[in-house]
Amino acid sequence: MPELPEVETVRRGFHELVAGRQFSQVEVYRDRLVRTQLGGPSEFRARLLGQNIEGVARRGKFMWLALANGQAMVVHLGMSGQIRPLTKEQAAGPARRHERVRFWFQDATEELAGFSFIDQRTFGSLQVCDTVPTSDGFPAGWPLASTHLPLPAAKIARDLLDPYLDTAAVINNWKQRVAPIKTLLLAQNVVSGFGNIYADEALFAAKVRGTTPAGALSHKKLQDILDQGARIMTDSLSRGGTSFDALYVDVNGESGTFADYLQVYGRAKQPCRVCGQELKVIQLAKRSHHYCVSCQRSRSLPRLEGK
DNA sequence: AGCCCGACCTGAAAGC
DNA sequence: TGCTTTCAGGTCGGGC
Repeated sequence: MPELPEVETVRRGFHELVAGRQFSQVEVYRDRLVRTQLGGPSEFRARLLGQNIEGVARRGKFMWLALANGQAMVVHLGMSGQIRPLTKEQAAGPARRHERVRFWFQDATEELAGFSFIDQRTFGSLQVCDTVPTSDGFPAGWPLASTHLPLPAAKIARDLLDPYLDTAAVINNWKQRVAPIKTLLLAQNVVSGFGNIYADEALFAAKVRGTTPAGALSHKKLQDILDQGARIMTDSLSRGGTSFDALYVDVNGESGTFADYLQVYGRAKQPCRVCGQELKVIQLAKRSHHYCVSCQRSRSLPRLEGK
């Protein structure tokens, strides 16, 4: 499932594919994929035709194509979104299974004539929109220098691989929250990029059970969760991310190999690699939470002061 | 505002 | 065997 390392893997290939090119044609095969577009599919198409692409930026799990006119095409992979290049022959053929949107380049060659957005479960989305300045004045997304970000990404916090992430502010926010720490890791508005896999892995590495109220954890513990999360995501990125099946692949159709290194996610009933205890899975915030009963101790609720 | 929960969607896998 | 139910996931919008 595309979380930060998977999205960044895709972004790198996507950037190589589109930087410096121009859209000559766009076709939406499934309207649902542009459901967030003001004006619908026709507006989506109209705002892209003839536009030059400067590059691809990313914040958390959101990517966007920076267009030369200052607008941006936001791309979210959802659960099963993929970006795949098209040869001239493929670009002239009919839509493939699960192909939802197709894009053609002005300067088409035999080997590269455009690309497709493929998405089995259609949780992904595409949208062309205006951009707004970042609230902190720093670059909006990795790795472009522009300090303007697309409107839908404005509510998304910086991620753990973003050099401008204010980790002290993240911890201060968490210290004042009573929600389970895992719920806060999955929300994207304080720190972004975590999905169910890396949230569980970071919590295991920091020896924190996901049900623990964030405010009950020490400053040091919260810092450790961020440190472990950054380390794990960096590791995963170096291996092309986590693939369980053909739903997550990079722009070349290659799977990542980090699934082999997961400590808890998807390992319920198997032995903990640290202590040998049988790993457990519970429902938390309507998501599965995998953890080790003995390595990740249960913690008491915080004592609320006064009032 | 913080927090929780249902809806969205598809296909694989499990249940009957 | 074949039909039905369950499950997985990220984000959004609604309710309290």
